[in-house]
Amino acid sequence: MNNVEDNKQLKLKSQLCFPIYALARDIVAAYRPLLEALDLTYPQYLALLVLWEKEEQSVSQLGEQLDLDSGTLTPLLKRLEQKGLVNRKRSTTDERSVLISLTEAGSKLQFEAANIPSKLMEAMPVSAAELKTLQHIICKIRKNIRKI
Amino acid sequence: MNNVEDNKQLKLKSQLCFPIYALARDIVAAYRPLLEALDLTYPQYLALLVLWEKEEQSVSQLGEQLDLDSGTLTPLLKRLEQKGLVNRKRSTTDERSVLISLTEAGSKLQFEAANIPSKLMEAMPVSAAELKTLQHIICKIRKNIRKI
DNA sequence: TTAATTTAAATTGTGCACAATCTAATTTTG
DNA sequence: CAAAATTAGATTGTGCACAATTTAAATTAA
Repeated sequence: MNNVEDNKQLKLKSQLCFPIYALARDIVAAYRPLLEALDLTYPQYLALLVLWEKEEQSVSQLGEQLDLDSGTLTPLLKRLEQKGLVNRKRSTTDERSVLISLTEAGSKLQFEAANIPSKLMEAMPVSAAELKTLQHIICKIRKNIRKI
Repeated sequence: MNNVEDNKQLKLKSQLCFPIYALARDIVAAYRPLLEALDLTYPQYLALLVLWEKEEQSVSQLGEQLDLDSGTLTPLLKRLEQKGLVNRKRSTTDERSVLISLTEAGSKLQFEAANIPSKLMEAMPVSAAELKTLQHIICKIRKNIRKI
């Protein structure tokens, strides 16, 4: 007779989601030594990536690209401001929004970050084809994951 | 002439790691409504998964399987203790280690959790074959990701 | 044009993650 | 054996994530 204790689906090893959750932490850990040299955390680095593409954006524009809300971004951006990497000022045309812009230092930091992506990829032990497959499947899940 | 601003590798869209990081958050978000019914967070659910397989384990044994250290597990397990789902007691044979065991309530909770894996899989919009591929690539990365 | 609604950030509170440090128990070594 | 080294867990401090609420500004509707 099967009972719930034999439910294979409730075993950690048979979970798909645990490896994804653990991999995300592994990746942040792989970035850490590279980013420490720039005194950045991984989420801070992501915010800068977005700003290096377009150097002035509102908090909500950043949030849209990073899938993060103001509860996460406001303190993160204040820390980047403390480090002198970004400026925060209210928009004059819409006083509700706060515009984040790169400082000179924040802009220049991208030269130091230039080699991070390739260094990180060296640490990722998979072929280009596998990476592409991985990317494709993840995008598909992210696009369609059902909001329960 | 290329300059660093044209460095495609420094664009968010060309990052492999961002989707993984974002997917991990999407997955936790997908679990949330299912776990809220059991008054559990996703990491707490993972800890219980491990305990449902073997109902008494040391903190370090849990940490090994979940890839988490005592800094994360100690408070998490105290919260599970508060909810009456686990007991914590020092081992008599080695006073350094703390044994975590399921209470009656903690053990019974697995009946309520029995349908979570299948419900979650319904929310994951990918074929079984793609899941298998995903699992394979992720395991490979996790096994070999280089400690820089 | 005022009242109601919506929107953008900020704030508050909870719960991870994880580095670094500390304490106490155990094991290893000289 | 005693001193040194190792191990297990707890603690401290920082930084996300995110739900829920608040405040103020802007938009819409009556």
